[in-house]
Amino acid sequence: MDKYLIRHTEEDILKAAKEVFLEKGMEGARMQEIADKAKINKALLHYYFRSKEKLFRHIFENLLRNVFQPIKNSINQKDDIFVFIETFVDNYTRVLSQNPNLPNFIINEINRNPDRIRELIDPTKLDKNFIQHLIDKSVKSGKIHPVSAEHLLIDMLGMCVFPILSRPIVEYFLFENQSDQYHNFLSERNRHIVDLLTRALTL
Amino acid sequence: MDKYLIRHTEEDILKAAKEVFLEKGMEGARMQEIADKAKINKALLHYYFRSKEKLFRHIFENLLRNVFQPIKNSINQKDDIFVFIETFVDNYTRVLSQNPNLPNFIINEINRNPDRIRELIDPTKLDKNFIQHLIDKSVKSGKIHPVSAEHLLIDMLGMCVFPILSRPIVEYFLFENQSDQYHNFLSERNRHIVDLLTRALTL
DNA sequence: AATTAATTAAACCAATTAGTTAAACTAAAT
DNA sequence: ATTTAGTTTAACTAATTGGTTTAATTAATT
Repeated sequence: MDKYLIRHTEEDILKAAKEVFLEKGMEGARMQEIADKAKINKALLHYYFRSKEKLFRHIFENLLRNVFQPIKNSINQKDDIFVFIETFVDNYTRVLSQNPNLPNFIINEINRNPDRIRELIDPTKLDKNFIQHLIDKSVKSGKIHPVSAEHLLIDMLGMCVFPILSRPIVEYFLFENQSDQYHNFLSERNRHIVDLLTRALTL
Repeated sequence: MDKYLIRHTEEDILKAAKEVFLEKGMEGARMQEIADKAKINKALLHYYFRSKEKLFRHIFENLLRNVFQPIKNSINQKDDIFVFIETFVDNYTRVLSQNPNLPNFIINEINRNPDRIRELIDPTKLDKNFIQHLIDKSVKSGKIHPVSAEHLLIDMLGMCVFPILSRPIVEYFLFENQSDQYHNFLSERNRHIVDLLTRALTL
């Protein structure tokens, strides 16, 4: 008998809120939809998280870490620029394939309220100087063309993120809405990006 | 004496609506804000464009052309892959610098209502086969590495669009919110992208 | 001068939605 | 057995917003 049933209301709410916020953004999300998805009612939702704003911040701050952590992970303890690029691109494409709504969500919310970005200075501060040193070292030893760390970072991010961000457009214009073709394209993508950058950098 | 003053109410509305829709999107835009910006009142706004939806479609369809036209222009009448790349990247970075809100707007609206993309099939149908032929020709004559037209297109778009799309993030993490540094970075960008792709493709 | 079109002001309607409240109920803890 | 925390139902408030209406005003057309 289910005399003692285990509840996970708070988790259920967070899971539901994450899904709804990721899909609709802060303004598009509806508290009623979150409550429905968590299979509770609106009153209880407010009982746990007093306001939409408080719930949103909770979700948002957690998600932000997911975006910037893989970048940090790629930077630490790598001492070769090609290893760094491969690690970065692989980490990033993996994170993105698991959270395809994340980039659009982050971009929208930060555009809507750019100040919010300052809340996470330290936790994810990425050391672009470290990358620049990696580059400079390889340039000096005559292995690669010179390039600025900023451009290289944006190149990698742009090539990884863009096809996710613009999926409906890409799927429609490039693959006649055949999602299997789109997914196949995505699965080739990290290999393609790493190869492209390798050839572009190698002297 | 200003006995006969010239009115351009319709243009004023369209200009105001374009600005507001680009900045806030369909859902975020407020009819009152559009009316205020056009210096008329809400009643007159509805007198010209019966509903928000009708006004939005008017603006949206015009804007879409701005995004896809430069791609088409780059494709026509080019018979060298490097000329194509340079034209494409130059055209695109120019369009973007003039309309920095455009990519985010398009991506959001198409995600919100993917069916709308079908409204503009023919007008902007881009011939990826043409690009593939350009590539194949250069591959056969031993000038470049093989690459798929799809990957190359997304590479160019991603590298051009991403720094615009994620301006607040880039400006903050890479340039400590110094917009002059950000703009300087942007101005180097098309040169950088063309050089990178050229080196990556050249055998 | 008289008619028509463009414009304003202000009140209003209906729908949506975040958030509240109060009363009742149920499961868990003591 | 009683208290406490968790949960539901349902009605409600207040604010926002797209859209309408009506009457009055101003400009353009004839």
